[in-house]
Amino acid sequence: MSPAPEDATPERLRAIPSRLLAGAAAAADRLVNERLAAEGARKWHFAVLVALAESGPASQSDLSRRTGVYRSDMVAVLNELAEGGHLVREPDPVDRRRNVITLTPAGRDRLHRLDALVTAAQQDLLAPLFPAEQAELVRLLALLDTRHPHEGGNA
Amino acid sequence: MSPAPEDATPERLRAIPSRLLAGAAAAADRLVNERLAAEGARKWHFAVLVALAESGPASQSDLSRRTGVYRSDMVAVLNELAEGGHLVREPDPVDRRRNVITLTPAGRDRLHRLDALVTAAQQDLLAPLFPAEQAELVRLLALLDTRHPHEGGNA
DNA sequence: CTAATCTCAGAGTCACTGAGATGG
DNA sequence: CCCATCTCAGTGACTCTGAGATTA
Repeated sequence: MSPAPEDATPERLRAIPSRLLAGAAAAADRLVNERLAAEGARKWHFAVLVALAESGPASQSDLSRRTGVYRSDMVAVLNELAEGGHLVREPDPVDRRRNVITLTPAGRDRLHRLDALVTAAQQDLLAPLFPAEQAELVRLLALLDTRHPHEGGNA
Repeated sequence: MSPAPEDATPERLRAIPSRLLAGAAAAADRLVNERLAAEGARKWHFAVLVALAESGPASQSDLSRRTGVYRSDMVAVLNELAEGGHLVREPDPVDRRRNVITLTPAGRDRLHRLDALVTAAQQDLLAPLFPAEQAELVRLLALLDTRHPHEGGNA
């Protein structure tokens, strides 16, 4: 039985791009977070690990800019990763305001595991689309992200 | 000057669909909320007004299902709209557990104004894309939203 | 007695602000 | 003195849980 008319989202709402985006983004976020939770991780952990692996040791504000994690919130993320032995936080000898964040071997291992989870989540997310459609969606989203200001981060 | 390497988001992060979605959705949300704030409204106000205009008077849980606004949060949204005289909330004579929510003429006026703001925001949001690309993006997002469970609402 | 509706109170996440302390 | 960095405390929006009261 199809949903009763009282349950149907109005046409005018279903056609609104910002609503469609919000819905898809929420579904994507749920998927990614569920998978990462299996390893006790969150998307920020993954983002920080990727940034460290790709560009090497960095200060916390560098990491903040690279990942989109807000400077204030980076503290807690790094605390958790440091507790797990996935990275090391030491004062920068050349500028003692800074901390130098360095990936440990354990962190690199963890990144590999999380990467597999995140990649699988992306595939499941886009599974309803044909490969060509998936690529087109990514291309269009990248265009929007490029042309619209912003800052704040995500996964 | 292009951003120093410390500021660049890693390739591996920029290519992740769920991150692109989250970024685009955040930009869209910001746009819509900014525009609606000019009229002292939020996206939920708009969604409720649309649902009432399109499908007629409804109970609060009907509205919740139609708009995606959570049942618990619907209360506050309706309070605000009722205070502004945009709708009327009265007990349903045939089932006194329910309230019947009815759009007022003032509410219809407000809907027209908010609709103009929301429509303009969508156009600005999608302006970086060609019309054919805009349509394709909407189509792909609708596919994702259809095939992925969920519930929670947006604008 | 069970179930639905409305309401309120609160948890948890997220993006962000503001301020203090240390240091360049 | 001004500015950057790290840290912490706190705000506001949003999603969602849970429970109480009313009524079917």
